[in-house]
Amino acid sequence: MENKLVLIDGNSIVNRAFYGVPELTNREGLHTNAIYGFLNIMFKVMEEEEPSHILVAFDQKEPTFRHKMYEEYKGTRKPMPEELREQIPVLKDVLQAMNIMIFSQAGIEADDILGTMAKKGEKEGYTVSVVSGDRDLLQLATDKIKVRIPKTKGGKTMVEDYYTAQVIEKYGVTPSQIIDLKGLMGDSSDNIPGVPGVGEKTAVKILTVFGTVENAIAHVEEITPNRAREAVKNNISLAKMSKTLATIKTDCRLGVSMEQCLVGDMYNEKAYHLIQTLDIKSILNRFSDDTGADKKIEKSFQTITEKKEWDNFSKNLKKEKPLGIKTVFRKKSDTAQDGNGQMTLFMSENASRLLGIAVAADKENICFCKMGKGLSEGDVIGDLMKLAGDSTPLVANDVKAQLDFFAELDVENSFDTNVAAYLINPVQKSFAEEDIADTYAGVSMFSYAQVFGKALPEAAFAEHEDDMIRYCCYCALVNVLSYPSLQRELKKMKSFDLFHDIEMPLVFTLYDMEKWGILLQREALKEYGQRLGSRIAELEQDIYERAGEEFNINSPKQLGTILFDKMRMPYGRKTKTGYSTSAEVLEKLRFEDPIIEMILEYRQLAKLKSTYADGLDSYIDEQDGRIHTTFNQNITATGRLSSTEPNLQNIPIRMELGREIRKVFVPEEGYVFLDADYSQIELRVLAHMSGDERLIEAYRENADVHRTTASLVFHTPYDEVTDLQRRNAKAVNFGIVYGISGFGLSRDLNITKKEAEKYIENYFETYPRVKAFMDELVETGKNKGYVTSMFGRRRPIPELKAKNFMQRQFGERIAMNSPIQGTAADIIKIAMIRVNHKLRENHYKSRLILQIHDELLIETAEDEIEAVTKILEEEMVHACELSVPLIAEVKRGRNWYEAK
DNA sequence: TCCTTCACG
DNA sequence: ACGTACGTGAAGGAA
Repeated sequence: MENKLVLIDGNSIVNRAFYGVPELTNREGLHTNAIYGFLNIMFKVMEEEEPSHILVAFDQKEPTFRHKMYEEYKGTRKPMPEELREQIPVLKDVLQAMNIMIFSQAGIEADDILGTMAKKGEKEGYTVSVVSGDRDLLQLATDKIKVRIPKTKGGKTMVEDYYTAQVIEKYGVTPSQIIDLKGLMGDSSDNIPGVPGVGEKTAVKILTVFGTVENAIAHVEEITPNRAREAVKNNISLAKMSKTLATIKTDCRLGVSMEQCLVGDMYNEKAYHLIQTLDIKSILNRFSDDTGADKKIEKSFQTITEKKEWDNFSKNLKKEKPLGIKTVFRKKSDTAQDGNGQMTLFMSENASRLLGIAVAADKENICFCKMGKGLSEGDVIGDLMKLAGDSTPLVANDVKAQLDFFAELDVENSFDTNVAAYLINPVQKSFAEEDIADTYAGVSMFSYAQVFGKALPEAAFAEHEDDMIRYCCYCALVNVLSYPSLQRELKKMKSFDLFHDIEMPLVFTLYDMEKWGILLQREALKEYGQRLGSRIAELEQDIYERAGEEFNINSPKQLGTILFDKMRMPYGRKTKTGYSTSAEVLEKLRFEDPIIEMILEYRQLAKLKSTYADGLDSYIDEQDGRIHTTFNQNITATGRLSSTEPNLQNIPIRMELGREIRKVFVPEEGYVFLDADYSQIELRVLAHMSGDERLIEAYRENADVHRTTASLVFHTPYDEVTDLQRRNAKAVNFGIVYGISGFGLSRDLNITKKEAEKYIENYFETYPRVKAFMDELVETGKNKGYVTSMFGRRRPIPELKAKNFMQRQFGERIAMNSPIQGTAADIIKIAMIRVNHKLRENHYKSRLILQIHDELLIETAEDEIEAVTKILEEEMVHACELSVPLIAEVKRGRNWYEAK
């Protein structure tokens, strides 16, 4: 058998993988994207090469000669992000378990190990492949040594191969001249400076004439373009150093033999179990023998365009089995960009239109129904709804997005894989089919962006119909296959009730809320914007006058230059990119110059105009004059909702001028707003969860808790508490909920850290069970790796295991805050569902339209005010029985300003 | 795309 | 000695 040696540049490939693969974590919160990417590349190479020998080289930690040179040149190197660092030992464990030789040696860089081994292999008659993301390695290429550079193009790994000829073809220089090339042009990704002003073109030209850097320097006067000659002349030592930096050694004495690199048993028990903990099924699948399954799956995809075909397909679907679905549709009067960046308007049909739907029962029965002359929405959806039932749901990713077509879906006949995956690990970024395929369905599928980029589904469908159909079939399959494992996992972690009783019903509540939207007085909004606009223009002129020049006030950089360099105001240091010009810094400069006041006002108004006045206007629906926000159920780590396009959860209220904008949010004719607010829900949750008698007592007596706290913490009779004391106590209460730190509190209250720490100490003496509760949370967080809310909502906290002190401390604050914030989020979700149900089942005209974390806004028919007020109070107060009363305050108004 | 700033709970 | 209060989203500038 031929001897074949594969050499892998461990650090470089792992880096590529980390930055090329989107965030991925296992259920314990360990990041796995770099491991995943690395293994994928390695497997691909191994399948192609079938090597007899393999070695993965890593750098040792100690800086080597070249690193030292570099550090002298440019200071310190960028530290490796923690998310990557934590993956490296795990990856090494996996490789070790697979009997793959890992090698590193003190004082020798990975590059040099690769270089030395490559030459050694070549000499001994091996066919050699060097795998690296680093083009420096191209210098090693010969006719026997192939340098392979993997490219993660949108998730698919392509490998570029270089022998001598390919290097010459691509770079115009021989492999041995690569070091001269880098010496002249440098390499920013590798932090090699090169000669300033010399790029690739010039460098190649010089090398074609002179061959090497040394020769070019020896004949420096003969270098032809004048600019290049001067550049080289002035940077001779830099060029030499750069070349040294780029040169890979091929003659190191290494403590590793060829025999040690022999490929052994990779697919063994030990490796299997290790990889199991990574929650990456597609890799795990390599260990069980069904490789090539994907091709088998794809054979079963069939496209259906006729009713008859559908009848044929659907008659085989069993009522006893769940079905995975995936829809592709065109949104109503949506806009999209065409290839030229022009906006094209898909003209208004009033409803969204279904273009197609994929249905999957299992790996053998998958179809895509293409809507058209032969097949109508009603045909397919009607049949599917007949098949959907309690233990045989329709399984979709993002059920809320299906409800325009599947109006009859409800809690009992649907399952949302997106929401389920979010509950299992809320810290993940995305929960689409492609994100859960590996872990929960055991299917590996390509990502949407990989094939269609940023194109809207309807555009992708029009242009790449076959690919889109394939994609949808995969999604439907992933949905139906992940259903049992998601359900099992939710039950195992005791979050199934939360899923079934709160999150799934909430899907339908949120859909209703989004559908209703909120009405805006467009004219009034416009006037408000104009009012801001003219004042902004005035301020602009005043600011330019004071500054003595015109500049972009919105640019923190330019503003910083004006204030701190030109006007010499005292040192506002901060931030990594320059001076901080935040309001907090500016406040302190208030008395330095009147310009500060102007800037602060300008900032405030500019924000109001761009984000709110102009920003909101662009979201008003032409058809109904209302804004339909999106409530996201899978974003926050704590269980709160978020609101986007636009965000209606951060409409101004704290400052009067901003607050004014709420006057343009109005109920429709014949309706009023009822706005209900939980009073201090998080502190009440804390009282309940901690079981602290004093805190509970305070709430039971309906006391002013901030005052009570002040009285106890500052040893002052309740009635003699000063305003300042109360304000401080309030800040402490807030701090406790956030996971208190002396520093944070001191900054908030403008007191010393010492004093702040004293406050906290007093607080914990006053409420000892709160202290015990917090300690407990951190402890369980450390032991279990996660904390939970009262309703079983889980938040993993890998930060608690971090080596970095600050990150660990952050983890502790998260451990203290998340159960409280999460429980409060659970409670208001329950209230929302119940309020919405009551309103619907009794056919009220009133409707729930907004949630702002501890507040619900209802557009209430005038003749229903009393009834709805009662429902709101009732459902909010009794959403959950705590050992302290929950209080909801309901207010009424003709606009949102009045109702608060 | 990342960073800063600032709007909310 | 470090450098932090918890949770979000949008706009604008810089790169």
